[in-house]
Amino acid sequence: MSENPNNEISKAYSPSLVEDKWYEYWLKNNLFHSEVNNEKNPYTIVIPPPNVTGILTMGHILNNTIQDIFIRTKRMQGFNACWVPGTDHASIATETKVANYLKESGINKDEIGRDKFLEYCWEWTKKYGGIIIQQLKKLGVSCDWERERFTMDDHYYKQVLEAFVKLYNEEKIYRGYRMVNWCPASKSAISDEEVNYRTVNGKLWFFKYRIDDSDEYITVATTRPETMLGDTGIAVNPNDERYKKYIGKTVLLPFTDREIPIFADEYVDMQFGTGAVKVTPAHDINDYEMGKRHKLEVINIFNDNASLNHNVPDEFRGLDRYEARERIVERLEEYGLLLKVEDYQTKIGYSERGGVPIEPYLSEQWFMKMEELAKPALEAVKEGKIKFHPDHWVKTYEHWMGGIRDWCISRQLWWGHRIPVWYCVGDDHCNLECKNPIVSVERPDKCPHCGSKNLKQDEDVLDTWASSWLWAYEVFRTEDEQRYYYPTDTLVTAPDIIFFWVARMIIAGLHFKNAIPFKNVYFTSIIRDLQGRKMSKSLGNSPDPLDVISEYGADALRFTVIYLAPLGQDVLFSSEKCELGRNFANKLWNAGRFLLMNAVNIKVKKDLIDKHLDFSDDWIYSRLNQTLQSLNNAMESFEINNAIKIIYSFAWNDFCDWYIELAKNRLYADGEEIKSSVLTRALAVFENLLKIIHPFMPFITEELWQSIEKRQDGESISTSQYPKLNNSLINLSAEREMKFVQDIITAIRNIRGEMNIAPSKFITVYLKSQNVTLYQIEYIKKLSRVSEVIVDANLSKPKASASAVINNCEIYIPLEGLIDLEVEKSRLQKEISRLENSLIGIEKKLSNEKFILNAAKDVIEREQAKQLDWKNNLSKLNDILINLG
RNA sequence: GGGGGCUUAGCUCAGUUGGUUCAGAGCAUCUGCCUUACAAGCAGAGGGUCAUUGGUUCGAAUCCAUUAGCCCCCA
Repeated sequence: MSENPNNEISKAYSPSLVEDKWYEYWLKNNLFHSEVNNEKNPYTIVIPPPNVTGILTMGHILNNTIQDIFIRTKRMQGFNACWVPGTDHASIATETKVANYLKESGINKDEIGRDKFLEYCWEWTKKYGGIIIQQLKKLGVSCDWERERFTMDDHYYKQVLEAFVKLYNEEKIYRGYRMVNWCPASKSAISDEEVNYRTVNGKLWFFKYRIDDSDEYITVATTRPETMLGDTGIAVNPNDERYKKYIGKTVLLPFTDREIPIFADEYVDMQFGTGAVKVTPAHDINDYEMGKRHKLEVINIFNDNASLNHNVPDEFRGLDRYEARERIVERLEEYGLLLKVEDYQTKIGYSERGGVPIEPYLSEQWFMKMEELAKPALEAVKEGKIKFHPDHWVKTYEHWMGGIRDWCISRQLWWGHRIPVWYCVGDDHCNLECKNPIVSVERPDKCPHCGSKNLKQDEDVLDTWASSWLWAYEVFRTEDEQRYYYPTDTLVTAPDIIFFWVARMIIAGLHFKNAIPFKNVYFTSIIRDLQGRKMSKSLGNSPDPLDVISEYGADALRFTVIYLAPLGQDVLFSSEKCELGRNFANKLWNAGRFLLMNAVNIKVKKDLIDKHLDFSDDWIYSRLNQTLQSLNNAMESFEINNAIKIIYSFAWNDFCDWYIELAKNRLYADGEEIKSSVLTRALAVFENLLKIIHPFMPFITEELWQSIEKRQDGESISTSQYPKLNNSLINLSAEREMKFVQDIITAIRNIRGEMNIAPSKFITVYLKSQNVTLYQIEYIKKLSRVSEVIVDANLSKPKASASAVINNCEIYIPLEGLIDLEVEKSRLQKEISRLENSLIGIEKKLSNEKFILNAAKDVIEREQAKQLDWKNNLSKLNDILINLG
């Protein structure tokens, strides 16, 4: 235990002196490493891999603290606990960062080419990749660092490709020319899941086209005027009387020499705009479908960065889509074709990574057929083979799985798993079959059809999630390890990646390993700021966890986020809230300090641990075991927020406020043997307390545990045995007795407070009762600062005294000269009316025939006993009030 | 439009199957204390028609329905 220069234990806990020291100790002794051991049951967690170049956020803090709590608890309970850490390569995010960095140095990604660019990416990864791992260590997490994995490791990389090849051979993967979500910022396709829809205030533009061979116009409304350059039709509803006469006619599209048809399609909503819709098959999914139905021409007008391409007139070529919009509107106005502009709220899809509106874009991509794959994954959750906590996520999962669509897995990026497909670009000998892709993990020597060695690999890489979906088992590199550790036990993750990752891991696990990837999924809270906003870089509302750790300590931070994070609820966090955890750590520290300071003069003797017991000892044992019981229940049902509250209340209220205070009597007064016995026992309870806190607050508990007695080198609380519940120590009569003493003490303290009796003044107390024991009296004296307790069953009330009634025991405190009769009267009156109200309720209940008829017998008995009790107390209080004069 | 969640003390939230003083905790507030572990503490106190309305029941914060407000996901 850390000491100040005077060789005393410091009064306040300083985490900075303690945390790094013990983390090194744990690593040095390799306490978190796990090997296959068929004699022991494994308990396995794989970390949700953070982005390799990311930095630690509050979300990571919560998530990893929870995992650490589970893994440390199981480790202490004797499981072969294995927590595999690692990072993922974050294809788009990393590539963007590296490209931007190069750009600042004047280097263009496309000019240096793929190989050179990848070299930079690896350099970047090596430079920044360790940061988040080092930060996690500050949090105290007990990962098996020898098993640290990366999604671009050789083994892992190869397995990702193997999975692709297997699915291709099973015809679950195909290549197709489809409309995809295009991110113009990263110049890549993205999946449906990576598009976020936001409501934005936009405009609705109305403009008119002249119908050929007539002086009539048809007016269309659109939110995207710039796409008119790609229009190849105008659609109206077939039932729309306004437009029936125009169906089959054509209009001349302004700025072009294109004649486009007016046609009828059921899809058109007559209520929207004018009821006539411009149709851009290349740039809108619905238009695309209509275009197919009506065999419209498909004209792509965008480059990959959403600027206009060579398919538009010169004056618009090269303009960005939003510049083009302005220009088009201007020009239409010039021509007198713009009728009006209305404000209009619309939903626009934004690229999750690129942060810009996505563009529906036709391109050739790789897709995975999901419907068949999803079926067993849906069943596994429906049948409860995989449990979600909280379980209401099951519905969200079912909903998505039920309507699952094909997954666009190719990305026009370089950093990632390059698609293992080769194309023959052969020579004169090529035949038709050479057009088929050659799918193979290794580069083929030659084209199997024509024998050409001129092969070209697909340029694209796989979606990052199409690599991390194997994470639950490919982090284990041998069959033996996979057999032992897989399925893993618990996955802890944020709910916002339930589709991206959780669902896909379940699919992959069932498809490739024929077994679920994990038995339980714990969905964490989302950490928000005090205004309830999500923490984000742009808002700058996220505290740096490392700053919080250096200010309050990792234990305090861990404690606080868990204390604030009930299952399924968001957490409103600010770093000042860590005072909660810091105060608790300090409380624990001082409890230890008290015991250890006494251990200087009092011998700790284990053979005396169960000697000289009184009811307070029975009580604390009982409370400890009650605590273990509810703690175990809470942990088994994944209610860790509840768990920490159970521990907190036992530590602070039972152990510190009462047990230690009571123990002082015997520690300061009685003989050597009793002192030894009491201190030994208190330390033993304290050690149990440290152990149950340890998964939540690993550092301070290690520090204190190491101070209680000399441990062997390499020994650690983190590998000590978790306290076992002993039901036989749950002792209700000791708890009743303790409650009685506590109530009397509280009543006396209350009187002292209300009557303004100085704490320094010792008083005399009379108890009218026949069964108050000597032990009880001593404790009452000590904790309510009473010099003398007089117990007499036939006591008559002393003059001018304040009083209370606890469980039929009348308490009198003579206050000659001190008592303010009015204060005392109102005190009594308040208590009397409280009791009267309670009695009215209970009497109403008990006089109700139907209650007697319907309620359970034990309920009725309880109510009757209560009634009797309260009646007795009430009548005594009334007597006292009358006698007060 | 579909699904999910939330509404309890000034604030943030517990409250497991309806029935123990069930109306709670932490923070904040008020009062008194440097009581030889802890002022990051101790002791005491005040504070709520459990969002609305209705229903089920002997009995509802708890179950059902309704209304209002807030949040999230999906289309």
